[in-house]
Amino acid sequence: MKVIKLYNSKSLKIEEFVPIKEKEVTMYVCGPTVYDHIHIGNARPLVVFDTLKRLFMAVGYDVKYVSNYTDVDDKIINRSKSLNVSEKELSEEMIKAYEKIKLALNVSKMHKTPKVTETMDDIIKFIDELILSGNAYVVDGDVYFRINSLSDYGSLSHQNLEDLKSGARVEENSKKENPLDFVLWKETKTGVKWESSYSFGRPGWHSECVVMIKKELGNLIDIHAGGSDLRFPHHENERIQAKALYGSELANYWLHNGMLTFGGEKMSKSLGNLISAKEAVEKFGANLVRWLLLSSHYRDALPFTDESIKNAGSEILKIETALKQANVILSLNSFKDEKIDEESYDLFLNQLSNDINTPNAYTVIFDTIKKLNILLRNKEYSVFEISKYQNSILKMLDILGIDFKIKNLDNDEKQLYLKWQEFKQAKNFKEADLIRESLIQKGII
RNA sequence: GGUUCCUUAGCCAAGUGGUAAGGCAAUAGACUGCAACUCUGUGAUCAUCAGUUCAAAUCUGAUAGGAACCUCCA
Repeated sequence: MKVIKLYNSKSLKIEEFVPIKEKEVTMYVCGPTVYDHIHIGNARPLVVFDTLKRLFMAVGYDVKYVSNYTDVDDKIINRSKSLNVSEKELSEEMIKAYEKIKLALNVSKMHKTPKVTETMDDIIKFIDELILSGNAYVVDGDVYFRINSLSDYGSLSHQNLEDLKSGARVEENSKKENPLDFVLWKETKTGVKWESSYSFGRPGWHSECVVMIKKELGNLIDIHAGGSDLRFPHHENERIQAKALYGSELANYWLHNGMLTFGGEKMSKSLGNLISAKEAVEKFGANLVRWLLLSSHYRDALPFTDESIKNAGSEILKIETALKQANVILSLNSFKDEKIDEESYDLFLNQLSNDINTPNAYTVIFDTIKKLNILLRNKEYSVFEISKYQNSILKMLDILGIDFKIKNLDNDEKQLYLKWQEFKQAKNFKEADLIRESLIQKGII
């Protein structure tokens, strides 16, 4: 099986991926807190890690990909209040919207998408165990994790406790033993709450992911991924809870994608400099959005600008044009063959296998497109060769999740195309141009 | 202040020790009934300075600028 290398945020090195179980990958990506529509930056991990999943599958792995919905949170409570709807109504609506975006962006079906509200029993049980084992403590109905109970808190985000302390905000009258201790359970007066032995309340957001991972995939998974802004405290806190209870790591590989920038800054809800994913997909098309999101290395910041959108649009058009032209020729010749150009496809896989190097993978696609274009211009073309390259390109695009939905021409369409050629030959350009317009409208050329 | 990381042609972006991939835009040309498409040609010594080395964009140090995180955020 092809070796896949991934940059591990924990070791800060590129490592060869070795699965826990042969030929299987378990991966978990932190999902959205469903209090509002996601913006285009939120779509980056969705697209990047879906592409990784597709790569794993292409080289022969069975992938179990899980992503959660955080449907219990202060932000949900606050927003539902201001909108005068119930928390459930709001979160359900946002989940629906998110599912739509996933579909639109051609994100492949996930193994499981658990919700916090449906995992509450396990979360409470999990917190109970942390208390029993001395890793957490109860104060006035709240539960905190005791970070001092383990020695390597901070090892995922590479920070030492002293530095963190100096950066931590000094909380007056804190109930915590240590300002860096984090909340596992919070007593609440407003909003949905659950009964536990400590109080009526809600869980903190760092526990839910660990519990859902355990429930859906097991104590230890291969890959845990998410945005780089989740590295600390969220992933650090997830890891330490697992370590406290299982005595082992939570994940073997930690992957973090870079932020989408807008005017030089991270696109975020708090800064208000955002474009919703829905708007972007509607305006630019899913293929363009996906292509753009994969156009730079996933760990780097990616500028989202008018120019980068235009750039991606030109590139997408170039690819689509070549595929359409190939499709016309193959359809007219009724040629159908599954063979691909192994050389380019293998090169492509090699690039992606090197820590998801999509920019280099793009280069392979452009190279193959050029070869195809040269074939298409040749009057003595070989349908076999054209088909080979077309298949190869389609297969590469499929791993990137790009789908042009190009269909073979039916008989009417073939006739129309041939008529266009006839009129051109007869120098009847008026008729020819009319047909050309219609062919363009049908998306044939 | 701390941690992690970034700075390559107008723009996007690879390359991590042997003398700068690719794409977009621009421009010149070929093709073409016209347009589009396509193909060919044309551009950077890699933020700055110093060091290590036979050799550095690539390693080391410093400087400048920028980002994420340390507080809810993909």
